[in-house]
Amino acid sequence: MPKRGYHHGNLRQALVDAAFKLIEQKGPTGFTLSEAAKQAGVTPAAVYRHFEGREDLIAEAARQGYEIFADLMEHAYQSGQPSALASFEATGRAYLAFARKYPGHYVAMFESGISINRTAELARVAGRASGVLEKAALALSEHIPPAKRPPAVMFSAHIWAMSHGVVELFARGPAGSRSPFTAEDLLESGIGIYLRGLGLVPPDE
Amino acid sequence: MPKRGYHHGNLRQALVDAAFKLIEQKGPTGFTLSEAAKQAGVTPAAVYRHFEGREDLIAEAARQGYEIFADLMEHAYQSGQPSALASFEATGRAYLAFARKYPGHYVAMFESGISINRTAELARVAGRASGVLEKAALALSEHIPPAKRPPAVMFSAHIWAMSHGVVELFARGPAGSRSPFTAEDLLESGIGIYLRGLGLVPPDE
DNA sequence: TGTACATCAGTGAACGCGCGTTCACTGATGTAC
DNA sequence: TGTACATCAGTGAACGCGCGTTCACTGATGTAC
Repeated sequence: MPKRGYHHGNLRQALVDAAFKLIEQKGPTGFTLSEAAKQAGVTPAAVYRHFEGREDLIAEAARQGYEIFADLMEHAYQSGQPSALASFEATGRAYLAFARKYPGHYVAMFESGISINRTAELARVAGRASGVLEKAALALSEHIPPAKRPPAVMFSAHIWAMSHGVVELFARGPAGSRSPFTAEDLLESGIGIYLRGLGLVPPDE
Repeated sequence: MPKRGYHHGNLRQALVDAAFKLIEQKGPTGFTLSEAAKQAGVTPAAVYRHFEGREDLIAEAARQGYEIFADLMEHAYQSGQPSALASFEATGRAYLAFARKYPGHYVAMFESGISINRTAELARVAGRASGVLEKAALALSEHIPPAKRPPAVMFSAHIWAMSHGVVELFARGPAGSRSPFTAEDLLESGIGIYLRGLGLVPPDE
């Protein structure tokens, strides 16, 4: 169903969608411009009406990924309000949920090798995403006495790292292939222990 | 300096070394059989005297990586003995140190897309590496009352995930590009907070 | 409403390239006598 | 020590392939009158 006339109707987005599918199936290596064009039912040359080239297409895919990612994180944050703790935990869960639901987007963002600083727009939207996590961390850190309060940026980085590590190591391939726990359980328990270490959760429960 | 006669002397290893260098410089995507052969001063066809093909060469690179990795982790573990805590922390640091010192090996192991189960030998040596971390986690967990003791495999997975995440997100590119902290500081502090959450480190210090 | 024209998304052929892989070969090295 | 032979690591030419990219083009769509 072409939204608007011309020949294809919405080729630009069709190409980005094909890229997501290909990247998901074959990894960033497996993605080719020609194959994406073929999946969109179009000649490879047609791609150049909408993108400067292969890299540019991947960058747009990553940009769209960060946009959705930031929205999801923001929504998760809001869902936990007004509890700073609930908001923080929800953003952690949202990270993994995003990686599960949009694997092609995730890979385009984090494994395709394109730089966050490729364009100003890409840097902006990537910053928006990490900004949500930092906001959640900052709100949470206010429950720690200022004297012994670690920088919020630091522990948002910790949570980001653990989330990313769980995705990369345990959320791929057949369930249980690398660990007897699901990625969700691992992340949930990991964050729980970490927050207890920060003194933000009672030591016993 | 060819070790032993024939034509090249030690082409097999020279090819693996070229692979490490190329993978480090250009990522797993950038690695090509032809380029590796060229760097070793040899025709692409010569590669087939030593490997079944491109994949086989990468698998051997990953295998050597896991071997060194396991040795390093084991050594770190021993260096912390007889303190279970010191051993555990040392293995965490060794993880990051390995990623820093052998970036080509690291990428071949974790980002080249080759499966750990490609050969029995590869699975064995990869298992040896994660075994060290699990051993360290198990020893440490014995300081927790059995009733509230989480499975050692679980928190070795947590530490592995955080280490891997820190490497992928913060140990690459120019220092400070994604965070004001060094990867080392982030990992050290992250593990510290996590261990406090487990009750293995005093809450104040 | 109908006609003439402008726009421009997509075509199709062509390019040069480096890839992984194969094959019959060659010639240096190691070995038997 | 010298000669004949076997081994086999590396050669060089060739292959078919799909890649990203370019270019002059075409023909459907939108617009002006």
